[in-house]
Amino acid sequence: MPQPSDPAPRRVTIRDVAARAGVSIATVSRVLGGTYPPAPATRSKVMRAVHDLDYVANPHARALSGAASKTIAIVLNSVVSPYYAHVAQGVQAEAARHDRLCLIGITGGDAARELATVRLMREEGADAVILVGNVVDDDGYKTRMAEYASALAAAGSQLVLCGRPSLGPGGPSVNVEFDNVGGARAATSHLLSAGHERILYLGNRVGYTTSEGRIAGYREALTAFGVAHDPGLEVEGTWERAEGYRLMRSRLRSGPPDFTAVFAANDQVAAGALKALRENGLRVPDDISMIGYDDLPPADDIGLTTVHVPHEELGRTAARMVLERGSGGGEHVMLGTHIVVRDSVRPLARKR
Amino acid sequence: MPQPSDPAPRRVTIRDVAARAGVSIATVSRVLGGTYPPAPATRSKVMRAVHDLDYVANPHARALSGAASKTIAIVLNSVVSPYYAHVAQGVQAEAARHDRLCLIGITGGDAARELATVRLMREEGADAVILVGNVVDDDGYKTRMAEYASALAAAGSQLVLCGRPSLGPGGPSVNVEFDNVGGARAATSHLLSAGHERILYLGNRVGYTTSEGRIAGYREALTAFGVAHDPGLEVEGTWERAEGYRLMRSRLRSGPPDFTAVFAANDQVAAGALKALRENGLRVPDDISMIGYDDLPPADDIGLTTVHVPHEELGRTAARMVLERGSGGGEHVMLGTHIVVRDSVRPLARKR
DNA sequence: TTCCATCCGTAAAACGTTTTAAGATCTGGA
DNA sequence: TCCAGATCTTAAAACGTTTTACGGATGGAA
Repeated sequence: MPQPSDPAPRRVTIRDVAARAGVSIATVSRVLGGTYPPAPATRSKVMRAVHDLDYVANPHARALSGAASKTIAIVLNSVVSPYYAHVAQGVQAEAARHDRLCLIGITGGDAARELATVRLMREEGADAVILVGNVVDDDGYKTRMAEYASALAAAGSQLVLCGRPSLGPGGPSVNVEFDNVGGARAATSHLLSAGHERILYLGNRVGYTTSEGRIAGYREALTAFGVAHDPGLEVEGTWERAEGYRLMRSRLRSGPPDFTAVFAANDQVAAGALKALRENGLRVPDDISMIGYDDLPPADDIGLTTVHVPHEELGRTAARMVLERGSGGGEHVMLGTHIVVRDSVRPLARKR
Repeated sequence: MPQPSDPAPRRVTIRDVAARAGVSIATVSRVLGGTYPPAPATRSKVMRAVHDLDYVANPHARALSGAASKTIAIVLNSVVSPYYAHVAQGVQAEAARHDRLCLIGITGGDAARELATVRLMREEGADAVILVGNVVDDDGYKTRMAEYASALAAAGSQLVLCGRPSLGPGGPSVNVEFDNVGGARAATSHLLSAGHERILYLGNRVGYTTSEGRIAGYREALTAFGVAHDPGLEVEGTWERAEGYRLMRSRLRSGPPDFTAVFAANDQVAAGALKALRENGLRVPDDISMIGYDDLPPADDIGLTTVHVPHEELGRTAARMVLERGSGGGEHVMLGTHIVVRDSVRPLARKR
């Protein structure tokens, strides 16, 4: 146990430990490193000294001399978004279990800052760099990621893509995703089964991979139920609450609703849309059914039926893959999603 | 500009830069360190070489040799709570502005883990360690904090307490707080002005400093308005949403409400209580008025009138105080709070 | 008893920087 | 012309660890 009362603890070096144990510093390092276990007697002498002196190795010296750095980096767009926060929580929890420190970098979704952050993390010597979240899968994306991956690999580190498209099987990165298509299909089917056929999809964020997956699921379900696909029901927009509000309000302004249900791209958008509906005298689920995606804090507050995404599990898995598995690379995990039924969907009384 | 295409960039050391510039490594270090500016000619030669080689100093070597480490640490109870997330966001933003990396440690509110994390951050050589949030101000607290502060000071670092009680004027730590008492007084006064006298205080978390501040403000306002203080209206509880729900539900079970307004200790509790009220056929604000505290995401979703706490500003200020001011210590800043009016308070029709 | 193999421990080099103390070059005044 | 002083540069030590290459015991076999 650490002594909480050491007043100004002059750094205890490995030299001190060696002196106290009556051995050389290399021996101490070996005992601590776990490699090549020396004579049990020596070992216990050293351990005792370590304990007595409450010695902790200097992480910088350790990193400098080329040892693994006990740090795992996570790069996010933002911490205030519950999506990222929960993933980060998972990573952090798993990292802590393995005595790893967590370095968090924030990019604001900007590719240049992402690059800078990844470089920084490499300099810092992180065991692995976990890149989280939604991104535009344009021409440059895969190239950029492959560059990150090889730069990190060259530095003895590793790239993990979390909730982002993989670089393909056998690619240079570890990959953890969740099932956007399946979840969206399930959500849409849920509405269709309740008799809804005019389903407004709110928040089609063209190009962004997560969004593409969700809308694909939406379309698949429509097809499976033999319902005609009306492009006019797919509304483009970003994924903030305010956007959901704006979109729904302007939609309602142009006339009475031409839909009986709403599938919001995420819970925040759903929350915004809900507010706009209420302001227009429409009640959920009495007048309009609504379903969201993510199952993050706003969802429970507003009684929203939604698709549960295991965010924390996502982070934990990402961390576990690099900490427990060998640094194989090319691994790929897809986590499942499922519907959480609350109180925002009601069967359509009669078909039109 | 970094070259995004370097395939496996063997580390560029300061030695390489020195060689290319035709000077010694010490000169390079000086030029980069900004101290003691050498001859302009030398300076530009070095800068050119640095640019050509795209050199970045190894942070570990830098830290090892005793320089400031360009890292600022933040210690939180949790990242998923919006409260902490917003503060972290502020710290991170300010740190990025100063080219600082952000190290985040999570304690789960456990004192032992807090100790361990602070030690770790000290080992890591952080410029400053920012401790955020609610805590029990028991006998040990000030002692513990003073120990952290001196241990950090001995390592050339600095302790910042953010939203926690100060160690007293001239103490060894920098301190940033926000006005819990004032905000609670304003909120309560807002209800009192609307004619409410029976105000239920929900979430009195005895011992926790933030909570103590808020309930003190509540009592002060009652006194100022000459309204008798009924201890039966102060309900103990934690600060989660589920707790708010539970407390309100059990309160309503024991009979019709003996209050006309609710002051929830924070927005999450308010959200929970709101749900319980609704389930019991009571409408906000028609039947019961409600006010919260924090102005974090749930508040806007549910149209809650609440007290705005400048969380991000709190984090930014904390970071700025250590990054811009000299490392004076003993500084203390109190940020203001103010009411945000939404739609959860209505004047009481007639006095009883 | 002598020699060889086997372990275990140690000294020393390396990691990449900062910084101190000292060396080299130059300017200007006597 | 020479020297004091100022100015700029450099060599070398230090930071705390890991690790490679080596030396010294220790034990068993011949």
